[in-house]
Amino acid sequence: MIDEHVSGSDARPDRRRELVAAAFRRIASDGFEGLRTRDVAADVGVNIATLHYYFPTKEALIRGVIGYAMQRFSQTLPGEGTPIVQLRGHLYRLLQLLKEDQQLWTVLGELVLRAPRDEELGRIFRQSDGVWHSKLKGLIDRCVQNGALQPMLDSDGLAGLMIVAIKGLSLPTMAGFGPEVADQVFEQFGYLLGLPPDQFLTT
Amino acid sequence: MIDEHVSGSDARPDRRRELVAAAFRRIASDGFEGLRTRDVAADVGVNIATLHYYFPTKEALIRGVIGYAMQRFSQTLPGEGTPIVQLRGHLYRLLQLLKEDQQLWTVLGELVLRAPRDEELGRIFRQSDGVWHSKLKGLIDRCVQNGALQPMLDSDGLAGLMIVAIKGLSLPTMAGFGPEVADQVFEQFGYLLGLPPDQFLTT
Amino acid sequence: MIDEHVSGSDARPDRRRELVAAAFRRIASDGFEGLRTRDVAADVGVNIATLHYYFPTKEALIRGVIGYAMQRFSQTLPGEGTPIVQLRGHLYRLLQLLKEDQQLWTVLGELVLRAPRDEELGRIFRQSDGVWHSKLKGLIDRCVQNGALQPMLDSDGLAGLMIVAIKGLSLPTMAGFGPEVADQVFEQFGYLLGLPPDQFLTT
Amino acid sequence: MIDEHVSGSDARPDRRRELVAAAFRRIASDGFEGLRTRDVAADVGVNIATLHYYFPTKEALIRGVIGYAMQRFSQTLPGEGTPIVQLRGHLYRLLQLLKEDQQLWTVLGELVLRAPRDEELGRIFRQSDGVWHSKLKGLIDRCVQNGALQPMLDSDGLAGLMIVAIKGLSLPTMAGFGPEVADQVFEQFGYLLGLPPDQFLTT
DNA sequence: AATGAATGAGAGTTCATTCAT
DNA sequence: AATGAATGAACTCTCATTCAT
Repeated sequence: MIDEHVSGSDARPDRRRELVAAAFRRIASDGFEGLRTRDVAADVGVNIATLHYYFPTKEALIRGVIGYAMQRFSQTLPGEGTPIVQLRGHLYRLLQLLKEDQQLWTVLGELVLRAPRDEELGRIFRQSDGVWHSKLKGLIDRCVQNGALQPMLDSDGLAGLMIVAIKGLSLPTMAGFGPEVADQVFEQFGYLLGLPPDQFLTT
Repeated sequence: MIDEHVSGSDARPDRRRELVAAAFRRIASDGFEGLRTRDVAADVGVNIATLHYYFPTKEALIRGVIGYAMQRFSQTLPGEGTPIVQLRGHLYRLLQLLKEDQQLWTVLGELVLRAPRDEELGRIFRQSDGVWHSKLKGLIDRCVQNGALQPMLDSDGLAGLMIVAIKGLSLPTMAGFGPEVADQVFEQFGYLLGLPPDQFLTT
Repeated sequence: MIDEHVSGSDARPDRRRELVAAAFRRIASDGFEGLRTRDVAADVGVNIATLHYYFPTKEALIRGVIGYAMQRFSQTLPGEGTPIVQLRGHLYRLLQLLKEDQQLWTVLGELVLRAPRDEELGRIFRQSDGVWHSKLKGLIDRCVQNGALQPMLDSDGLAGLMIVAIKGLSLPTMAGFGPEVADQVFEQFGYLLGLPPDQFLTT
Repeated sequence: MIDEHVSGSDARPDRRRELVAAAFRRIASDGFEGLRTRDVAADVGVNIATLHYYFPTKEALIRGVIGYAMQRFSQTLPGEGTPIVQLRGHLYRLLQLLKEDQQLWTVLGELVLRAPRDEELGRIFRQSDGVWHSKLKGLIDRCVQNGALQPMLDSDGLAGLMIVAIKGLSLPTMAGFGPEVADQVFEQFGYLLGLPPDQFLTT
């Protein structure tokens, strides 16, 4: 029987995690421009000094948020199964995330804009985008060899377009663009891949 | 007695422009997060109080930058000519701007992320995206009626994808994504529109 | 007739000087340990931000105090006249300063203790002590050649002793040691130099 | 199961001593200005809360350091033997301490400067200086009565000068003043006492 | 005897803004 | 039209201290 903390309500599962989550939410709503350590601490209900107990500097807290956001994004990357199953699963998970977790995309947007001024962040994005692109291209190639997709596809250009379009979708305030734009765009991906809508992105 | 004021109106009507341009550059390099009125004033070579003479608040200065950026973007919108010429011209100008003026796209990115927190800016983007989308869709439709483009195109979805992809392209630090990614993506637009590369985006 | 500032009460001769003087007083009474920029600003009657307008950092303010203290000390160094007149004048001025301006000596004490941790300050003291020592020794030597002082004096050791004793005198809280200790010590200098009290340190 | 507690009383009776010694070292190197309880605890390798277990406040810890420093200084005070032997022994021990334990003198310097703001410390110094002065004067007087020293000495002034000079010697950063200055100054003491160098300060 | 976690009170510093000139 | 000087409010970060365990 595992008993981490005896008293139910006093349990503080992880202050670090709470603080990162609060900072994440603040960045999503106010941007880096409006990120204040005091607000983050207040959101968690602790003193500002407690925040500094866990994260010596604001920068360290931001690193925590970066790790959190990138890790959540990484979970959409292709997993197991045949190439076409992986590809569809990946796109499906992305579409879900895009529609359900606006916050994550907002934070990723903030991070992308920050990257040029943040050497380490730049490295992270370069690596992550590189992995994403080559996985996508590799999947398309294998699907073509497979016969699961039509030949004649420019897998390189297609992967680039898809990534770029998804990044664009993540940006807020498209002309009253609600979630339906995401559906439309993913439908276009289907056309480009030569997959009829009824075979595409249906669980 | 020295007369500093050469002409009545002081012959410096473009202080405002200079200040906006300097703020624009600062936002491009440091983001809103790093925008300091003192830096802007220093870049132009005037006192901070002088900046406030022209722009009573920092917000007012930012309004100036917004106007400047949106106007530059608007210049890429379709102009004169037959539908297919307008479409190709629009895309060509966008591609040029994308490759030549990274600063503008960075600032637009910052503005987009700011929009959810800035009612007015949100309105501006919603309107501007709406205009963009309907012009693009209208052009495609007319090209199809024209016979300049293949029928069977989902002009609505296509316009959406193009806008979204261009927005995505504007974000910095794609995995070592240099200007060639933009070319690749626009090439994919050609495929989607059914235009062979040699007819597309050649001046 | 010189008229620096027309309006009498509004005249602020020099905010920098006022701030340095206030910091000097605070160091004299509370030590570096108790130096607070807010207190300094309050003493002058200005906002804390005003202090930073003149001195970008606390360190810069401290530099100002160092310059002020060293300059006041330097004014006691030997000036004009025959060697014996210079020597007596120098010692006389030191004795006066020692008895009249306890603050200066306290601050000098704080500075001396700070020197090992402050490269620049260390340099300043090494130079200043070097100048002091060689001037003193030079004067004694010339007095001896002059016949104004007895031969057989170890001018080097004597100069060292005098400097060291004066530094010691500058430290606070000698056993109820009031100003009379300073008189006693300077009297001993007289004996060492072979000068009868009635010829020594009388204006 | 490992049993950390070897003996009942935990065999660590000198935690206090360790903490005081660490605080002493910190004051010697960084001054009171730079004394941080956390650093002291870390130097000893214990938690900050453990420090507060032994010393409820920072002030209490400082009291410990004061006691430690004053006690070490007291050990140089005159002990047993004929007056002239006591005098020479005292001065000899002082000279040794001056040359060997720079840390002690630095800490004493810090304490002296603190005395005006610390009632208790002021009392301690006043008493200690008083004892020192009267012992020194008493010894000189008895030596004179003894015939061990020349008559005609102003024992009061002489004792004052010696104390003051030793205090001055304890201050750091005399112009490249190394240990040799201490020798020079003590040699001057010999002249003042009428003791030829070969009889003075030789073990 | 010892600790990890938490905190209140402040420290130095920054910044948009104001105002007399 | 332009500025030097000044400020209030806020920010990140620090530190001695406390307390439950």
